[in-house]
Amino acid sequence: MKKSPGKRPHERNRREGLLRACARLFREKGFDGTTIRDISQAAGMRSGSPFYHFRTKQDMLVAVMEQGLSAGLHHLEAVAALKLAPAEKFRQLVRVHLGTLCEDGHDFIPVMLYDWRSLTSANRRRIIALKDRYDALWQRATDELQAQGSMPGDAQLARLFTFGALNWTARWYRAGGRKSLDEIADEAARFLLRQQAPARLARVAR
Amino acid sequence: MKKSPGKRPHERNRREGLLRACARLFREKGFDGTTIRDISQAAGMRSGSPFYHFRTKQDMLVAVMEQGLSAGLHHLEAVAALKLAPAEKFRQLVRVHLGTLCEDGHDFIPVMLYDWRSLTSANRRRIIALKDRYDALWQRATDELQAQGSMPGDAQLARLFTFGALNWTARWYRAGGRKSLDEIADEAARFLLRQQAPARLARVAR
DNA sequence: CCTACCGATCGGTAGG
DNA sequence: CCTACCGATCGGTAGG
Repeated sequence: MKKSPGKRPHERNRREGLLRACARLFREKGFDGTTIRDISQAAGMRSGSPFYHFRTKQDMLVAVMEQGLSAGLHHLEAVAALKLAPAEKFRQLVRVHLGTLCEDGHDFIPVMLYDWRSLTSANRRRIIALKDRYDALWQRATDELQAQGSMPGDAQLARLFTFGALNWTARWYRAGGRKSLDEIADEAARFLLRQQAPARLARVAR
Repeated sequence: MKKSPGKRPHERNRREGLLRACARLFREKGFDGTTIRDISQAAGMRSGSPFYHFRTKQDMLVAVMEQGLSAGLHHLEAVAALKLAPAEKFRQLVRVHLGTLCEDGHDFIPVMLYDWRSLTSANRRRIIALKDRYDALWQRATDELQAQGSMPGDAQLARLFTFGALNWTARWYRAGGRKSLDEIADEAARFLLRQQAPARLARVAR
């Protein structure tokens, strides 16, 4: 684990700002479509300066993905540890995940989703180690739902379909649109879950 | 509609081969990560020759997306026109869509999904016109399902979640894997649909 | 972190 | 469709 080494606080701040600029630009224009000069300008530096913080442009890409994944994982694991009914836990996982994809400034995970193919194969292996933990967490949540009959069919496919439905939001969600992120998270959970016979309860209630 | 103009058959063939090479390479390495020299070599030409068929590299990208969308639309509209129950029609639409995403040589639509941001805004408008028809077709299918209670919640969100679950397969599906594309299509339809009380029927049958 | 710079590569073109 | 080429831009570096 190459955390940023023992540097002065000022340098750490500068590095973080650089990384945010990378994340935003990579998401918007793609890794290959973003130049060092774009990044330098966005971070308020001259074109040679980013290389004081990162050895190569490829290193900036890995750093963005690693930071996004480990922050996301941290938040999700906090939710997963709560004592909640599976469906309620799922709902909260969905909300957190949508936050990491769509909330303002959260460009790190989308970069991972959309610029995966720009990683060298060595770096890909490094990121896969983190991604595996991400997948495993969701797989456990999915398995719990399946055990109580709230999700049908093959468990691994169910997780992949779920991921797809959620990750796709990064493509179409716009802040200030017809639905808030909270509403979208609720709808997504309802769409993905087989509710425990709510139709029958509703019928009885009338 | 700029179809390829009245050229000799040999030239049309050459152009088609070039487009297939573009689609495969753009999908694999991205538009910005693919060079004219990559494309030329894959098509068996020298580096200046693709420009005999296309004015710019950007034109190759639009042509790939346009061809993918209009071919996909053609297949989907054939299914949509069939007289079928909504759930069965949906199942078949899913299968066709997964084919355009995952079958061998079908790289055109994935390029549209993954290289959207490389389009100039003028070209984006051209492609959106086609994409709107694609979306409308799926929206009609979704609305029919919703009318009979097989899909819950907001109709537009239901379509977007469906698209996400399906489009994501282009990311993880590998030919020769644990499940065939037919099986995945069946599982996807089952996952996305609220079946008409199959659980109760199953219980009665025991 | 800036200045000044380099070699490589890129999309594209002229002329045949 | 090939040959030969060009101007621009790119990632990256040396030296301070």
